[in-house]
Amino acid sequence: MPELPEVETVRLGLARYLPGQKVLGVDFDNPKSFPNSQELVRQQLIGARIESVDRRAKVLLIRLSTGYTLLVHLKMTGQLVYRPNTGRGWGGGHPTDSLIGSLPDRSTRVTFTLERGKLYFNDQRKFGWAKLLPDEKIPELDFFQRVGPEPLEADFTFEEFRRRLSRRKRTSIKAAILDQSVLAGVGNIYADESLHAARIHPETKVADVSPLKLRRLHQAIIDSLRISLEHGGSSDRNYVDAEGYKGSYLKFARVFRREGQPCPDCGTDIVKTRVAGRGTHICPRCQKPPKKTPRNR
DNA sequence: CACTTGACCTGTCCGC
DNA sequence: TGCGGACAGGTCAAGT
Repeated sequence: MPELPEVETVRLGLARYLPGQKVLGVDFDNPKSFPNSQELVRQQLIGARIESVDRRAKVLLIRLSTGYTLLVHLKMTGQLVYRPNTGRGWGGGHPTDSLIGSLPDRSTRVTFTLERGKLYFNDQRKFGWAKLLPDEKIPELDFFQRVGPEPLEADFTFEEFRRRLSRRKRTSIKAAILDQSVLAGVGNIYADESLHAARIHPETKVADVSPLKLRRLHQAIIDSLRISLEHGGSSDRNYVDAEGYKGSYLKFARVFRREGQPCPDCGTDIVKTRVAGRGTHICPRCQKPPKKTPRNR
């Protein structure tokens, strides 16, 4: 669930609280969630000061003073929630009752003890991970080598979008925009939202999307991500921000999780189907299925 | 190489 | 009520 707007919302929250704090300790049990040796943790994490919290695609990068970075991928059900230490202090103004209960809870995989609070990495399904890497190794990771442009940055131009799509001509347009090497940060929610806004059926082959609609899609991706970010992202079931609060984008969603409800553009009931192996929401009137172009004779 | 499918996990919901 | 199965969806490995 955490896609670009959700991960960026978490980043913004963490960036308010973490920089400047020293890591005093870390508790973890599941090696899948935190695949780092005790020795590495002792040498590069404990005692390190947090310098900044960055993001690339859906990966959070917590930069440390040791020259290492803690990379975190929330995958589907991950949460990074910060709780300041109780008691008075100038850090006041922080909500005391966020929307998740006391921490740690059943899904807590890692607990980081900082100088002024604790950072909890929760992950019900254990798909996510948090791992330490030397700064210089990060650009060498396969994922960072392949990943496409940030859609809310200036380098996500229409030309670049089209150029990267050109490697995926015969797959569906939905599969193509979910591909992180085409652009970074789109997941199932914003794929459905932007395809509806651009009035493109998700099963349309990339090569069959008209230039006009491709241009509309490029803009629709940018717009849907930006609007969601303004609402703190989408909370379906698990997602919460760094303070434990849900995002409200789904209240404004066009089609996602709205099967049986009227299309905002034409009033036709939204239908849920399956495309590229994922639940897919479309307006059957605004998003006409592709004509079966018989390519052989 | 392009492309698709299954695996990774756990909790929830639906039908019987 | 209990139980099996489908489903949730990001990414990568393994398959065609």
